[in-house]
Amino acid sequence: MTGTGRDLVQAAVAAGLLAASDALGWGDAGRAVAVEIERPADKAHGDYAANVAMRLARPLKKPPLEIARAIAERVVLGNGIASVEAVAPGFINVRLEHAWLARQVEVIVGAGERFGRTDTLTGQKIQVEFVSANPTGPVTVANARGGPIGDVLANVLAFHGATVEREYYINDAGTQLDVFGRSVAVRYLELGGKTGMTIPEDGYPAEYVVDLARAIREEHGGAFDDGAPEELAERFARLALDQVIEWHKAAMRKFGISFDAFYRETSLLESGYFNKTIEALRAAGEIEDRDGAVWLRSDDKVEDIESVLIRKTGVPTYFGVDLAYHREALIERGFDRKIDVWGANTHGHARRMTNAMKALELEGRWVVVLYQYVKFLHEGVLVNMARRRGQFVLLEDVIDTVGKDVSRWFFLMAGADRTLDFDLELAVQQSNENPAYYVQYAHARIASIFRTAAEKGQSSTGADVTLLTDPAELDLVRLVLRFPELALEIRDKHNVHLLTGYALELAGAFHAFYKSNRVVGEDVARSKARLRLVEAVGLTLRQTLGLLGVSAPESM
RNA sequence: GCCCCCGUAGCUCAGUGGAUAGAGCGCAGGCCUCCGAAGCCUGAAGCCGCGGUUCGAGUCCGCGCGGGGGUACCA
Repeated sequence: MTGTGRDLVQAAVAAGLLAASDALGWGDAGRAVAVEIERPADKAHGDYAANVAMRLARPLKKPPLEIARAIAERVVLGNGIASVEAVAPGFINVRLEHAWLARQVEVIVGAGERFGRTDTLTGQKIQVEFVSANPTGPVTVANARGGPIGDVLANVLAFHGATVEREYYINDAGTQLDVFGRSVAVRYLELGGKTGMTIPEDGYPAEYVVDLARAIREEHGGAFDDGAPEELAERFARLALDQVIEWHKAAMRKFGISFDAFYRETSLLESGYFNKTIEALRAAGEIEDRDGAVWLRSDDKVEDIESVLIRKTGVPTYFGVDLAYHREALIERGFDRKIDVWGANTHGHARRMTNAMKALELEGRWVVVLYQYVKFLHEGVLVNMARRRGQFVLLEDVIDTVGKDVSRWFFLMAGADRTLDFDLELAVQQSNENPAYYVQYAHARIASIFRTAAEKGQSSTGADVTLLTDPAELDLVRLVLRFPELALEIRDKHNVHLLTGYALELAGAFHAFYKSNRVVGEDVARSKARLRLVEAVGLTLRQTLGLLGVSAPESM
């Protein structure tokens, strides 16, 4: 496992700091400060920069530049480090050796599909729960955003060695489902010729409910024609639900997402695990009985918010069951961590869950990624999604229109905590100008270069990468080397959208390089070296697109 | 009222407390006898406002203004 350039610089500067601290008697201050290494925005400031000197200025009561100089002159050069300089106001700028950079090209290509991977999460079993749309209707673009986010996050965690399970939680209990079942029953009876039926208040008048009813009629005929909607509700909810789950699976498949498990809320009630969880909480003194209901106490918690676990009717709340679900995953099912990808409308739920996790002493093993809503624009007009009334845009329709790759890309190009505008016409009309195609084109172009090379009898075999000395070549290497650092950041911060930005940057850098630097040319030695470099770029694009779940075509 | 998220270029979005804020689309102009023009190059254009913390603020804090989402013994 080779370290990143950042690791190299971090170690070198940290050693320099230690040496300076010992020599000049800085004492604890010199040891307490963290050595942060960043990539300067301006190339003139080197490959990496450290700001420790400025952070030490106050405790040491010395000018930051003086401190920077004391550290910089004690950093050992060589072994990848070309130069270290202290500059105003107190930055320590570090440059990497060109030869070291060039050599990384061999290291990267040698690593192949292992490039950027680490084993830092090896042995960890992590569940990523996402989408989990209510099974009362098809997947729309409004509830689709969690799909790519969760899927890519799962990819990244697996990239670092974790055993990841993608889970889809099915809310197959509760009053929503009852209303849904009654709506289906009404449609079923209508199809049987019964008149004067009405869809219940807060029910589901949408057209797809008729489709569900028709499917039930096709399978069971008029077997239920004598029932009243209230009597049929539960049975019809089950029958319709199975169909809806299939819709969801199909939509996700189209989206390039496959779940390892579909977990039903009702299984927690049937297994008795919900009751066991309540008992455990009660034993821990976290339960309060009030007004005939069972509450989770909120004192000593992270958030000042109370929650009902069991209604006074004796029926568990969604939250109560969800709590049991989380406990089971972390305690019984052997997951070291559980990550939930939820829509912004669940933030109240998330706050309650934070309390619950604390009560169960599971905090730290659970984290939620909240994503804001998608505003969907159709012909420039905002489409309000109201699924139960039949007013929505199907995820599948969008995928059919713009393709899986573009759809995923669009959902992944903005940070999760930001509302996202999805303009369908824009995505369709500009499909050739689309950023996803821009990146894929770079990959196809690289494949094409190798085809051309092969026709001319050239290859990268036996390349001497030390010939890579041009600034343009080395800049490309620097950018490629950022990939492992990015993969680590996403592992920790779950900001998966950075991958699209990085892919664009790398593709853009490659396109520019390609324009002004001939890869396959007369100078065979140089061609070999550049082919090797281009190989590394192609590999990195493939790794990035792979994590994004976007295809990397050989031609297009 | 209270809680959460967001206000960055005409539009859609990046931007780990750092040193001259980026990209795509759109707009104005240029580039194919040469590895793919789904490309490249040049240009115009931007941090909602006021305070504060900091050596340093688009980034952190407070207040305001604007947009979105919550605030059920719904899911």
